[in-house]
Amino acid sequence: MTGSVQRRQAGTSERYDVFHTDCPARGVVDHVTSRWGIWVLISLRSNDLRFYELRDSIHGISEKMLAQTLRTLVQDGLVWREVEPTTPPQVTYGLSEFGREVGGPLRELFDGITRRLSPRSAG
Amino acid sequence: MTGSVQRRQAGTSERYDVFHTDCPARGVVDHVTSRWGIWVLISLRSNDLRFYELRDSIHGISEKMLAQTLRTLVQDGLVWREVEPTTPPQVTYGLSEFGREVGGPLRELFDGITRRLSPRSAG
DNA sequence: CAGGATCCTATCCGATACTG
DNA sequence: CAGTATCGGATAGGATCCTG
Repeated sequence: MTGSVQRRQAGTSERYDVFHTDCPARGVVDHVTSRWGIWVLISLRSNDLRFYELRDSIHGISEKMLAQTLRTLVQDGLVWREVEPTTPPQVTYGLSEFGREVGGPLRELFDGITRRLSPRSAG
Repeated sequence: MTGSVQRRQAGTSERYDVFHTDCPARGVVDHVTSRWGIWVLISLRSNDLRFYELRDSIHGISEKMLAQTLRTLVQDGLVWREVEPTTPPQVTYGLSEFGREVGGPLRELFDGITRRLSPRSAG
């Protein structure tokens, strides 16, 4: 978090990427690729969902982690949150444009891996 | 890891994705999106790299985590490993076709986030 | 150079209990 | 329904030392 030294020797042709070390994207990438973040984002790609729908959709997630993950993603501007002040309360989550932009690659990633792991069950 | 119950009620139109719960892709996705996995894969996209080059490229990674991450990615078939039996030994890593297939979305993901976080420094 | 083995700590995360 | 607060076990991961 503190090291800001980039090994960029101006003039030397950089043989490998150096820009992904302490750039601000690091934090967001960590959130997006967190244990549950990726599944939340993928789940919300199809349609907006309420809290319990997300919980049921993402098998194995605890309420705590879902809430925590959602909070982070909302803070990062990837997910919006809409509260309906009814009784009982009703909270819906959905992807912002940024979230949709990020969800695409995530989906590709997941599909690519799934396709590779079960090439026969493609039907 | 153990829960194999899918909430797939045949006949009910599934309102949200249910397939990403205990499918085999889960493990690989976890490895790919692990704290260091994503950076290893992105780094190797430009060119094959040796151990110490990867370590220098991915600022902040420890040798332990680099070795561990590489081992996992090799096991998953995303990265190949080539040992040159010289003195001192020389080990090179690179992306398999599967790795390249996965690295694309990862790169898009990273680029999208970077672009969004610094829209002015696009030049 | 490219790791393996060990130790130790920070954090992740699930379980539980409680709130509006 | 949609969370928050707290506790405690599991694990990720850094530091250090050692090897071929």
